[in-house]
Amino acid sequence: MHEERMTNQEIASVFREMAAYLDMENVQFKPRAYEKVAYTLESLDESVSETARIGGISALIKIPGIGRGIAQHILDLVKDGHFTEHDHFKKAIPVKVLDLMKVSGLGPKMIKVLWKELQIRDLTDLETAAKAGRIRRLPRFGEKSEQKILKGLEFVKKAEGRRLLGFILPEVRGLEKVIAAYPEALQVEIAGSIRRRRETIGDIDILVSTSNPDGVIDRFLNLSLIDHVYGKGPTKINVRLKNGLDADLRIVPEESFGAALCYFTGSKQHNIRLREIAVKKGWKLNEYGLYEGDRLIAGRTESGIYMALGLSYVDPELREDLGEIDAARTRNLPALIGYGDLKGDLQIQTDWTDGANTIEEMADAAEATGLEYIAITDHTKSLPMTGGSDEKKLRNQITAVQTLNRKLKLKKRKITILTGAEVNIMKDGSLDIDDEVLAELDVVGAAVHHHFDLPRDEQTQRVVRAMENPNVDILFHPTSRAIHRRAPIELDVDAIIEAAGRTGTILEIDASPERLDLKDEYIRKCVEAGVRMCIDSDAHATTEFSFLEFGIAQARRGWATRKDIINTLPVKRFLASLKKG
DNA sequence: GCCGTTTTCGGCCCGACTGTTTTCAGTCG
Repeated sequence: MHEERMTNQEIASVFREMAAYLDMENVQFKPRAYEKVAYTLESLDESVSETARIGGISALIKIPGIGRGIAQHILDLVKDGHFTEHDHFKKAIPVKVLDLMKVSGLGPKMIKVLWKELQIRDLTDLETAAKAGRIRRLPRFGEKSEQKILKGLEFVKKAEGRRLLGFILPEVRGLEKVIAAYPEALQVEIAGSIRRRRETIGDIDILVSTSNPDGVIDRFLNLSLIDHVYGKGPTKINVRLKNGLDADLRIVPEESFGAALCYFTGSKQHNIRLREIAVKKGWKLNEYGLYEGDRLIAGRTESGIYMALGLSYVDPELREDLGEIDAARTRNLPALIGYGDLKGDLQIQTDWTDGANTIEEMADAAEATGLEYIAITDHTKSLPMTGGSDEKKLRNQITAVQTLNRKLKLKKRKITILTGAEVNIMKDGSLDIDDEVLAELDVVGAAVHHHFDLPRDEQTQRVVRAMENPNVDILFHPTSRAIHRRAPIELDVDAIIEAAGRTGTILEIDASPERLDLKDEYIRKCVEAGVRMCIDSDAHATTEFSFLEFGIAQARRGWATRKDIINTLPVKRFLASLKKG
């Protein structure tokens, strides 16, 4: 057995490289099969190495896009770290093709020419050749291609990768407002992965309908936040913004807005499925509409297109080709939890520990965002850097909350403050606060904040033990991941979900933009298992209740309905449904 | 290489834009 378990990303990279090699060799169709598998693996959270190790070929071919051929490659990768066909290509084409493809405008075919003619094998070779003016002399290359490559190299060097949705969305909404204010703009929508509310986004897709494309284009190109224009035509502009993000502006006539929105929202795999359905009916679907020959069947609205294809409308958050097409065909799509459906927020820190605001300030802010109740869940004593509470401090806080609740009631305010804590799960699964005090709190959340690197079995047993404590209502940010910063702890999530169902423990969807924990895939497993979840802001300041939106988005991506999320209940019914209620 | 209530063989989504060309291949989404 190969010692280092390969991650899904690593395996996906190997298959992306296979696709590129095959493209370089002009092989038909196979590259698309490898690309599709790579895409699937990149957004799959279960470890495909584990799946291979435990279930073998029969388990692997259950994953869409994986057949016997690729399943065998995965088995070889997991066992030996490589497989024959890939080794063959690596030897025959000793080029860092994935690196070179990061340069905008370079694909397998052009890379092949660069390698054959100029022996370019990596980004350094490419830069040297471009600066020496050697690329412009190649067939079908020219001075402009060379300049484009140099510009592309510059961007590769300062590429920052995908950004967190929660940090970029406010800025994007600002841009949307600016464009919507153009007198020529009829409809404006941000599409792409932002509209699907993926946790990270790679670029900004903006769709505009207008009867005056030139007017919109002129105004857009004059925006001061544009750094560089990659390309522009009468209906499409690609730019790099000064904040380092790429943006695509697409312009369509009003009667095509729905078709264009659908096309531009993606995901790519979802769109391909829609087009296949159209083809089977003898029709054609593109960004201008759904056509039978030249006759337009639908195009003005997205719902019109889905309806014509015999499907229910699919919410953007579900458009990942993860079963939503079949569910739409058989009218089995869930009625997703709505963005205004939360009545409570069950994880909030205050200035009693590492929060920025007082309990009362947090209560005011929560009420202003439309919430009816909040739980104050400051950290506990084994996190001394946060000033975590001990038993005595917690009892003082209970008294303070009771006093504040009385005061708010006299003022006829609607908000209710619940007492609580975010207690630490110790290495052995015990908690750092006495059960006697925990029993006095309304809402107890337990969380892993240290010993992140325990082996999977030990980590799982540790967390399950905490969940078995009758005072623990919620498991906060269950996998303790921090996107781009810290990997999730090794956890048997199926075992955690089973334990949640057995013990009545609620699993949290922490809405903080860099946590989003549980993530969509696990949320969907909870929904299928009938395990209840809650969505919390994890706010450390009054401004952070806005995070709730991203938790709801993640829940929607996990197919959750209102009944799956316990803090959509009014406060009394919420309390009654807790373990001790 | 994958996939299948029209198929286990024969298909495989669709169009805009660029750069280099005189009609299109390559790239991108």
